[in-house]
Amino acid sequence: MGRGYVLVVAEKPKAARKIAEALADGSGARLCRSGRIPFWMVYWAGRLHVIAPAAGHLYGLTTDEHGFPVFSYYWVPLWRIDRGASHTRQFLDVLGRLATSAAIFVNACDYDIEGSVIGYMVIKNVGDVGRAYRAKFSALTRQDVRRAFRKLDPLDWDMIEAGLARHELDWLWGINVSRALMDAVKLVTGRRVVLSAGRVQSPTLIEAVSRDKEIKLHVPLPRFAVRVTVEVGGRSYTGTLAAYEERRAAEAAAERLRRNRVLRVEHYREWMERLQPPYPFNLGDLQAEAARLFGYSPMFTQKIAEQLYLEGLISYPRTNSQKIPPTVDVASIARSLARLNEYRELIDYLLKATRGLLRPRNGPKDDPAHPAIHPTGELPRGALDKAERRIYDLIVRRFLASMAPAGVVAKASARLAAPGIGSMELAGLRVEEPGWLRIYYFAAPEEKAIPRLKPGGLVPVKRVSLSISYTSPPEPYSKASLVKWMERVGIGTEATRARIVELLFERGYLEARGRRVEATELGYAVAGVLSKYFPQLTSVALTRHFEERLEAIRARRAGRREVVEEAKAVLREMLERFKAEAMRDAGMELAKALGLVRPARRCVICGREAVADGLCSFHLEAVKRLVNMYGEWRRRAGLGCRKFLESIAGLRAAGQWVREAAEYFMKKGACPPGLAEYEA
DNA sequence: GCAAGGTC
Repeated sequence: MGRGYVLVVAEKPKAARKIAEALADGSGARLCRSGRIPFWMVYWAGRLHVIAPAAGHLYGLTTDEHGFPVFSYYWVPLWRIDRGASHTRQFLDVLGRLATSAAIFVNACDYDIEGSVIGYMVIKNVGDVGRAYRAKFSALTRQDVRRAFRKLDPLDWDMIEAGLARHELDWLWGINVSRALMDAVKLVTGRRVVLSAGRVQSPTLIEAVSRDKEIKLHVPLPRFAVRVTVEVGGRSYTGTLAAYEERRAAEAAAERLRRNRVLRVEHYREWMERLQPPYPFNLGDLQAEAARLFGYSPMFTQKIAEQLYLEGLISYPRTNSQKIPPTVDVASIARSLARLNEYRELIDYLLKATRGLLRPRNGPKDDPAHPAIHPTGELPRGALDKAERRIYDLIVRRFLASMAPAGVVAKASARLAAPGIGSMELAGLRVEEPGWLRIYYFAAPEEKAIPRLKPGGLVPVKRVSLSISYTSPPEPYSKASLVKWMERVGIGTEATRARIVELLFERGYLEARGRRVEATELGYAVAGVLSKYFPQLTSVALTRHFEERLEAIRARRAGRREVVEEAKAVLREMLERFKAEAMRDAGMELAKALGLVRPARRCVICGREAVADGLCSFHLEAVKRLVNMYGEWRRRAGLGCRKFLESIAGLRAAGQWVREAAEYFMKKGACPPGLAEYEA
């Protein structure tokens, strides 16, 4: 090794500090500052190490070319091309100055594909990859970091190549298809409109659009339930005894029941059940829980969690892990939190109930770089605002609850039957021993008492009634459940999912009605154009393909150039064809949705462009579904066409377009073509 | 101006 110090590149300031502390021995690490950027000096193995942070990616891809297809791009400092990344300039400046006197470079960024790229780009541009090493640690603990530095590895070229390929592939697909959409609109209208598409945002848009469509086109089917009220021990209980597709069958059953007004106790059981404590939070679980309890959007929750992290109150929040490893000193965190009044009693309880043996209940999900979200034990210095307080409290309680004893609930269930008709269950629940629920009360189950019954006994029926229920449309997405969907299918990352959902709103593809996510005209149009001309972007299959190819690069079964050239070939073919044959059609579709082009004929119901029979494609589809479902409705409810339309028009469960279509025909006093006579 | 990814 030559003269000069070792420059250690960390992914972020927090990580740089932890690495410095881990390497420091006796004398400790010296904190220095250049402007607002901290770095550390420490002697390790008798040699000066300077540990300086990046701030995530400091370089990004750009191009000088306009239009599409565009296949030439190059790396530049991020601050030059991204207004939101102006802070990265100072980080890069400091690394650049420190690099001039360094003899050796170590990439000590997170040990994942992006961390490999972050450190590599810095060393390549301001240092020297010929004098560079990789430190590989799976957690930022003293033990792991020191082990990594005792035996540094050569630069991890396979990871770097895979990471660079990820950037290039996303850039090629995203920039080209986005430009194709925008240029199509420009061609037809002469207007510049910002549109976008990408490997993650587009499948998410398609999912939201198809859910919206299923809801708006839902034709509910009726079911007829026999409801009974029984009286036991002076209290009444009501339940559904049987449900029938046809009204006549339900009426007959109700009639029989009215004649023989008893139910027989078929079964009665009481038992205890353990409620296992929850796992500590990963970001997705935190976002879902904050949405459920406080109505917060995932982006908002993430922003608050990031603030708490920067204030040192919680661990790194952008994690997928539901595990707290043994290296986290949970006992001293708990002791420290006990200094806060609101947690003192709970922690006393926790220590007593576990005899001081604190072990979190870890979940299955993992993260290569970070543990589950947990409080650090540092206490808030000033007052937290309301949202910070709520999120902090949620995280603290979840963390403590994950180490608490299981809860115990007493359950009871009874089955009451009318022979030949059906049976109904009564379910009771009582919290016997709250356990972790004392701490994480947000999950407390609803208590319900039922009478103790003797099997074989008879229970008098007080009341019999017929109720109609209807099949429901699928649940609408909320921002939080859309983020959960992305997590489930494995697209985006902890850091980007909420942001990408917000982006779809910014683009005007989605809109919110309360918590409900709906697709806009533009969202439908973009989804339609992508499905037709760039079908790869409509499903998560592209991500799966990327993963396969990147894995091949890592395993040296393929090279980056080869993989990127494959993608370019596919894109070139598609983009050239789009340009030659489809620009005008696609541009018209988008322009109409944007309201930039007036449709030739308008839908008599909604004013959108009519495609046939004076109806737009949505209402045309709605009419088709009404016609298809009418036969089944008549069989079940015995209604004529007019009553059928009236029922549909008045049902909340019916989709908006279906209701509008039904109303339209009612006003017209006619049935949709293909249906029976209106008066039938 | 456009992606997805990192982080202040």
